[in-house]
Parts: sequence; structure tokens; C-alpha cells
Amino acid sequence: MSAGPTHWVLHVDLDQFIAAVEVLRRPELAGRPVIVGGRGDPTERAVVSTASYEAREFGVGSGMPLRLAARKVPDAVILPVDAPAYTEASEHVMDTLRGLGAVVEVLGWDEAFIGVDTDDPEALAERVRAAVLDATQLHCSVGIGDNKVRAKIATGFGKPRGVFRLTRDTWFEVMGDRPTIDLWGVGSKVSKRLAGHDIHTVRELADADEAVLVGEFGPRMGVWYSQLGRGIGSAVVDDSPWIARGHSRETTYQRNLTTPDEVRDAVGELASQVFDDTVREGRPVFRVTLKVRYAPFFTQTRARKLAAPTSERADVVDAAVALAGTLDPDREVRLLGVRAEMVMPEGGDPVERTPVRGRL
DNA sequence: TCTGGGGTCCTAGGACCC
DNA sequence: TCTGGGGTCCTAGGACCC
Repeated sequence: MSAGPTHWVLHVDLDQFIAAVEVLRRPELAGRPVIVGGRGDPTERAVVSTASYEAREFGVGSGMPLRLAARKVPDAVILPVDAPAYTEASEHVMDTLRGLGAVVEVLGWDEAFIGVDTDDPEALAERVRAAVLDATQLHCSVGIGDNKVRAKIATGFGKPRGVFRLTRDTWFEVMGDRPTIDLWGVGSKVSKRLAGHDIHTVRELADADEAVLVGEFGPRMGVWYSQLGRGIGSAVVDDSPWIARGHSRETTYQRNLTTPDEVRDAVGELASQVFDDTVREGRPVFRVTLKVRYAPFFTQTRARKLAAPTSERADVVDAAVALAGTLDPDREVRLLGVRAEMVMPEGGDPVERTPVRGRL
């Protein structure tokens, strides 16, 4: 038995990341309601990527239609999404975390898990916050947990600019009476299906008969939700490089497409872009998927495995266009998406598959 | 309120094979 | 005649996350 320091998972989450990056390069925006979304034009079909805390006071949040957000906050500053700027800021943050000597598992632009062995995780969390602020002028919150599920959920209680610890010992005290939708991996659909079994709170989910959950959600998801209710999850922080399984391009058209010719041309264009994304990875495409959203809100997908994996642009475009040929020619198309899935490199799949984001 | 764009994983059901 | 049972592959669709 070794008596070394305890292993902890820290979840680092930047506060209002995108809005904060925008304010950094435009200091005159500090304190004003800032909304970032689409091309920054609230008359277009687009949604909010991030709102500053000042804008959130008006009830604006990410995912909300930009048009509606603009109506709620008449004097908001509305900015276009500038992905390269956020990528650069994100890399600076992640490099700073790695510089602390911890194992870093990147989850997205603005969040990461880090694995540490220490007897004072709060002190380390404050060191993380100070280091990130010093290097990037960005504020973050840190969740401390004995696994990734609990660390991730803990961060919400620390926001903004704070630290919160959530472990097996405090799980039910903190989460027991909260609705299941507060869990990472439970959304509106699943929470409603759970309610159909009279499961409303995290404690009720934890106490539920696993066989009932398996009957409702299947062998994998049923077991997964049961564990989620008890806060159980992996504590392994994995810093191996992310390898995308596929790439996709989607476009919502400002005006619906009405003819098969328009649809075919648009699909060809998207497929060509997706091919450019995949060819950079140096792996061949083995399946192509077409996603169509008709007006008002009805989605269909069509997928085809290719006869053999291919690295030819024409094969990918032809496959996508052929799928487009199976669509109903009389419906108006609002959104098109083309996805190409790639064959994994030699050595197979490096990532253990789990239901949330593949990495939890 | 009327719903972006980039991802991941899971499930049901049909086809096919022995 | 009125048709088993298990395994695997494939497609369509659903759900969730940032």
C-alpha cells in the first residue's frame, strides 16, 4: 500500500470565453452586453454562440436565435464569430495548463480536464486560475472531483471565477434533489422519458431499478444513466491527441433551396469542402452521409458505405450527389449537411468509446 | 422564440448467412 | 406445410455536447 498524494481530476472552464476574448481586444466593450453569433447580423438566420454576463441578464443564452437575442437586448454589441481568434486564445490557455506539469485532456475551446496528484486540490486550483489569468488575461472556474463526471459538474457551482469540490461523499448532498437534466449527458428528451418512470431527481435516478433503465434506454445507455445518477465515472485523464473520426460541413441557407438542381449543386459544393477537410488528415473516406433539414423542421439522413475506402475527390462528391438524388424533389430545403467518415489509422481505435463525447 | 455548425455515440430493424 | 435461431453488417434516426 502506498501512501502518496491523492489523485484528483480538475475541470477547468473559461468564463464566458468567446465574449471575454472579444472584450480583450476591444477594451471599450467591457461592462457592455456583448453577443457573439453568426456573421454578427441579427437579421440573418443564425444563433448566439456566447453572451457576456451583462447580456445574460436580459435572458440571452447560447443557442438562442440571434434575431430574438437582438430584440431582447436593444443596445447589445453583436459581433461575428471569429473562430481563428478563439482557437489561438484556446491554445494559449491549454499550453499554460500543460506548463503546470499536469496531464491535460482538452474538451473544447474553453475547457479541459487535468489530472493531478496532490493533498491540497484547492490550492492547486487557485494556482491554475492564477496561471491562466497571468498568461492570457482570461478568468476561469475550476471544478475538483474524484472523477470526471463530478469534476465537470462541480465547475458549475464555482462559476464565475471560483473553485468547487464535489466527491462521492458530497454527491447526494449537492446533487440529490436536483433535476436529472442537470446531469452531464441528460438532455430534455431523456429527462422527459425518465419522468415517465417517475424519476425526476438525481437521487431518484440513483435509486432506480437498473433493469427498468435498460428496458427504456437499451443495454449501454441504461447502465450509463444509472451510474450517472450516482456520480460514477472514469477518473482517467487522457492527453493522447484527438483523432477525428470524420468531418462534416453544414449550411443553413438564408433562402430555402427549391429545385433539385439547386440542391445537387449545393451538395456537391459541401462534399468538396468535406473532402478538403479529410484529405488533410491523410486517411481515406469510407462512408458518406447526407443530412437534410426541410422547412419548417424535419430532418432526414441518407448514408452510404462506399464500395471501397477512397481518397479521390470525385468519389466523395459522386456519393453525396447520388444520395441527394434519393430526396423528395418537391420539398423546400432549409439546411444541408455532408459528412465523411474516415478509416482509422493503423493500430485501430485509440479512444475507448463511452456515451458522452467519446471521452468521459 | 422557432431553432447554427462541428462533433460523438447508441439503438432499432432489415438483410443476409449458416 | 407456413416457416428456427443466432450472428453480423448496414442504414436511418435520435440524442447529447461545446
